[in-house]
Amino acid sequence: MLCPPGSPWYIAPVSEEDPGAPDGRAARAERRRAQRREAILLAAKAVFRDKGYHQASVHDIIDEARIARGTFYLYFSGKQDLFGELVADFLEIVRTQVRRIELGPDAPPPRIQLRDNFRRIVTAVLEHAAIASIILRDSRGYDDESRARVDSFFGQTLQLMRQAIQVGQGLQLVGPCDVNVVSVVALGGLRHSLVRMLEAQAAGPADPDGPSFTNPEAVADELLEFFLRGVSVES
Amino acid sequence: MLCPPGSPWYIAPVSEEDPGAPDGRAARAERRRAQRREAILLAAKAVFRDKGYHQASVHDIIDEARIARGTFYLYFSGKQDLFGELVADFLEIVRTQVRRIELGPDAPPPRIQLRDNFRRIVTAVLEHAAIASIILRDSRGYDDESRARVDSFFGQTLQLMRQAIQVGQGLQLVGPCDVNVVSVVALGGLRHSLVRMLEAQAAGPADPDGPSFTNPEAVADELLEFFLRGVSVES
Amino acid sequence: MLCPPGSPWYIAPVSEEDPGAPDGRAARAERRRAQRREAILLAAKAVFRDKGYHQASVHDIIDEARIARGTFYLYFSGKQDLFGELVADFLEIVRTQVRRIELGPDAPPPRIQLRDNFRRIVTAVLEHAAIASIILRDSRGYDDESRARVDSFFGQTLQLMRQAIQVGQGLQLVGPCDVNVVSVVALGGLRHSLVRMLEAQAAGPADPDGPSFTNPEAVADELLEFFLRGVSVES
Amino acid sequence: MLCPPGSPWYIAPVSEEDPGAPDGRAARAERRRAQRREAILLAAKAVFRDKGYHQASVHDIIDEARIARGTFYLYFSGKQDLFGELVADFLEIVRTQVRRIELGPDAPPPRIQLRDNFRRIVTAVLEHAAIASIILRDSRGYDDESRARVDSFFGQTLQLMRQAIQVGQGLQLVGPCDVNVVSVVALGGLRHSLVRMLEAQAAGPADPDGPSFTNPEAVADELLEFFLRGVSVES
DNA sequence: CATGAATGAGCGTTCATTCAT
DNA sequence: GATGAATGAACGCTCATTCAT
Repeated sequence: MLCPPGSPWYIAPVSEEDPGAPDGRAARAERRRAQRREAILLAAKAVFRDKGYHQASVHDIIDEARIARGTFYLYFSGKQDLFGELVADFLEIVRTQVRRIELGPDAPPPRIQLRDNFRRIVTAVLEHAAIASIILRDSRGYDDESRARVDSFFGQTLQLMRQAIQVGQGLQLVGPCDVNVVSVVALGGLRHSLVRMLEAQAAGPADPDGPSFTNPEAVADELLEFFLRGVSVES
Repeated sequence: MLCPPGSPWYIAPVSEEDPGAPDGRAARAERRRAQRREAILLAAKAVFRDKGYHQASVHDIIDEARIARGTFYLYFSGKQDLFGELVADFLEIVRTQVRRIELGPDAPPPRIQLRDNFRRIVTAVLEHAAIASIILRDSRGYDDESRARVDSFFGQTLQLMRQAIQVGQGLQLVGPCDVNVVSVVALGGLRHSLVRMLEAQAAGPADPDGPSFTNPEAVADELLEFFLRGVSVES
Repeated sequence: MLCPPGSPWYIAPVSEEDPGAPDGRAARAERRRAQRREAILLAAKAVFRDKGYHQASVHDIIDEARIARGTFYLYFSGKQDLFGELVADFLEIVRTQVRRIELGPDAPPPRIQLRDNFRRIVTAVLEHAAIASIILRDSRGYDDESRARVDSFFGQTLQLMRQAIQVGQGLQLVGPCDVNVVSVVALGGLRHSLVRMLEAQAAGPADPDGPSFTNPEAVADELLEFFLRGVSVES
Repeated sequence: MLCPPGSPWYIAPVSEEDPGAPDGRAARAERRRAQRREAILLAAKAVFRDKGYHQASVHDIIDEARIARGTFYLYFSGKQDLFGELVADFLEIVRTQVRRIELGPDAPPPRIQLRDNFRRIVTAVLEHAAIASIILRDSRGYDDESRARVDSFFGQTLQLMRQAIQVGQGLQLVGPCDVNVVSVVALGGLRHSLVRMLEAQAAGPADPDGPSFTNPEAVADELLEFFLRGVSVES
């Protein structure tokens, strides 16, 4: 007598690929594998956060992850590969926080959209503090591949900034300026604010500058205000 | 047979202190020593520029300087020490470019003084491109000592920025804002503009963004304008 | 006042290359360097002899040579490099033992010249037993470079054999035969005799086959006789 | 419904020892086991042929055999063990090709028997080219166990050669010579001819030396002729 | 002083083998 | 029986630093 699928007594028909048994041994193995991988990435993030890219050795990572030397190489082809993955993941996360500014009649005012972009970026960065600290602080101290990735990321972000300014100029919201320079300045300002916020988060309530950098939304708003109006008294 | 002082064959009498012969053997040795030291620093700068801090090895430096391995350690206690000195020199140079804003009746308008500070900084950085590239791009990828030095430098610079803003607020030139945030943003913006200018200088006339970053004074002016007024159309 | 050369007070004239002071510091350093290099080669030979190419590790060699890990790499770029040198040296030594057969009226009979070639080869191989053991026994168990070198050597040697046979045929001293086959057989026979002699030399007087392989010249003569007449009773 | 023993559908009753059902489940398992074993040996041969003993890794073998890592160790205790088996199999095959020279009145002439021995050996070696290439070329580049086996094989073969020569001498067919030397030379010559034939077989019709080594029987005959008469013109 | 040969701790990586599933 | 993830000893090699000359 055959038991129906779903019954605990059901015996799945033997097949090469066995797509009908998603909870089978293979699937569990797959899950375990993914978990292990995540555990290594987690350990590596902690090590990179504490020591930086160059000071961190594979030895440190496997110690932190409590695995054998060889195990590391089952999951990653080397330190570069692992770091490259962390970088790619992080950059992708940040990239997806940026929404294109909508100009339709039903869309929120551009200023609000811009502010929300800032807010989302700040929040995302703070949520991935370990890897963000490294990437935002040191743009170049990596292997060639990771450097290229980071450079490319900042290049694209810069491009977005430039476009935003040019659109603003078209809408008569932004005055005449050197787009190249202003976009670089703005990106640099944003970047350092993020670094500072990461430090504030790490320092906890004992931050010497008080609560300035502990409220992500407030910083985002202050940033936007500064970019739009500068520091001069309103005329 | 004794040769007179000044002759290349002159042999200075041995003495413990030799205060009476300031141009004698000791002084010449001192001068030679200083020259040698400078030569090593020069070679090291070139190597660091080409390879970055971590990729540069002592081997590269002594090759560039055409000295023996051991000689290097007669002048520096190691790669860290040498790099620390380069960092300190550079930071000192930049620091001296910043003049306090004078408020007397005969002083130029604060805005002009500020602009001149920017201009001087930009010029100084471009003149020390090799070491500036490393320090401005990567704040952390060094040994502990150099990191501390760089951190301290940026901390002091930030303090200067803060003071400037607060003074401006006292003079009713600067509107209300979070001083901590604005100073960080401004410093970050300045820093990245400098990085971009260094790249433009290295790229030469083939720079993809055109002449935006090739004229130090123009960039300094644009920076100041942006800091003061932001990008909004003037109201 | 100048002191004569040889005096402990003699000051050698300064010169860039100093070719007039062959016993100077540089020359002594050079000699020491060469000695050290030889010592490492010697140690390596012993290790290769005892363990074979693949079983021998750099660790074994530096242990045998009583040097530090790094020192090894001052003299050789790696295990392959060192082994390649041993191989090249050995092959060159063997190559130079082979003299072209002279046919002039004053030249010794070809058979004698051939015998002397054999004798010289045998002697040379026995003098370099360590490396010869490896190369003669295993033609292929190396890295690509060394394999190519050894293959090329045997190829050239084979070519010499072929030519010798063809010359002999032209002189009516050698009968009709497949030159390709006979040269390969002869080379193989010679090679294995050499291996056997190396073993006899290593075994010392306790050799199970008695004195057959202990007298190089006798073996060379026996070889020649066999190559010329085979084992058949003379007809 | 039960099928009778012998039927492919027969299912043997389960029992601890099952001595009465030699074709039952245990036997099938045994057969499967043997097949699996053979498959691994086959895969290993291909890998050893392509990469040589040292370059071949267990990883390569299990990849080629399409089995899991652990499975390999169910059948062999390691790479050495597997290789040892290949060696033993090959040596046994070659050994059985050699027939004792019969001297009875009805036996073929000794020369013909000798020739046939050569022919059989050549044929067998060419049929097992993969493993033969490794064993014939490199007598020593293995682990201790395999080396001992190969050494022992060549020792025994040498002994056969010696006996054959001594028998020939007793029959007045072979002249006086140093049996030890001549047997070594002959074995070495044979061995290298075999290596050369393996190369010719691998090279296919594009062999640089033409057809000399492509006809096994011709080579065997040429070998015999050379061993018996040498290269001298017949006197 | 200047030299550069020598050092050895440390690196990233491989791979034969084991064992829980 | 079959699996393949996990293991860790061992590898070849680098490089900042020391020290006898």
